[in-house]
Amino acid sequence: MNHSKQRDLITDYLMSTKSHPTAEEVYNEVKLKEPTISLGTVYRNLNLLADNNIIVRLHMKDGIDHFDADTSEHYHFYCNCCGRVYDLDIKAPAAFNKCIASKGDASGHRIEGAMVYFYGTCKDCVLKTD
Amino acid sequence: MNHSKQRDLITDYLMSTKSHPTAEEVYNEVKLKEPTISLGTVYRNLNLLADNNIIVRLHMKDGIDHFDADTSEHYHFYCNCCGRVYDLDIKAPAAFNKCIASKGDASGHRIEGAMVYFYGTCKDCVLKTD
DNA sequence: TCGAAAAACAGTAATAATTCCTATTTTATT
DNA sequence: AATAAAATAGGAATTATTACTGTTTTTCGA
Repeated sequence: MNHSKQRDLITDYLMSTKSHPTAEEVYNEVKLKEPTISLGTVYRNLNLLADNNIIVRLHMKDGIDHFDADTSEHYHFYCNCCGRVYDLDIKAPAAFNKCIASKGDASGHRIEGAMVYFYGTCKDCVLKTD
Repeated sequence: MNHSKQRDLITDYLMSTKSHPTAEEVYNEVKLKEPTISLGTVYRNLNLLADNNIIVRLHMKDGIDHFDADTSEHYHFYCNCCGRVYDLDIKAPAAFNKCIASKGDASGHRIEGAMVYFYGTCKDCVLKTD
């Protein structure tokens, strides 16, 4: 993987935010500093970074990919109302981690991991609707 | 919600299978019995049934919606290799259920539920690649 | 430092899942 | 049977993402 200004800008932006942006949002933000960057470049780099475990790709229920440069293990919360993604401080219950770690059950499939996220109405949207 | 032949066929097919089909797969299957059915009708009905909790919509990592007429609580397994979705017999650890049930943490968001699924390589694909 | 090969780029076209639209048909109701 | 509401078929439109192409950058050894 060669060095590139565009990839650096994308990585820098992702490291600077906790908003779990989509490709489109990354594109709009990075375009402020590098106006000629193309959306294709953003997608290619997000895929490259995710494939190399430098960033994490999140698949929430809106079907749009969100990205997170924080690769430490933590859970996410998806707001059904505004579509924003938040970090959660919920500690993974030991029993659940153990279950995933065992990586197997009677089904015969090779279980390699688990996807977990929470959903509901975020703090801001709760205030708006009440 | 009025009665309709097309919706019955869709529901019947979903109840008859454990394959967690996509809209396209439902369309292809139902078309055998009702050749004039349109893909739009399949999508509209799947959305209607899911909104009324008659079926469940699954969002796995392929980004394509899968549907399941089994609304009892159970976990799913997604095969990274072939994209098929399977039921799992893993029992939800009590601690994890409790965590979800508490529906809240210090974040201030209103947590309404959690999405959990497992992924890896399915029985069939493990055999193929070994 | 120069030059070739590999990698990355911008810009655009193509893909694919899903939704939207419209005129017609079906269903439920009085 | 008449009518209003719901549903349909078929196709157009939308949208996130990927693929393609010719050009520019980066790397790295001579």
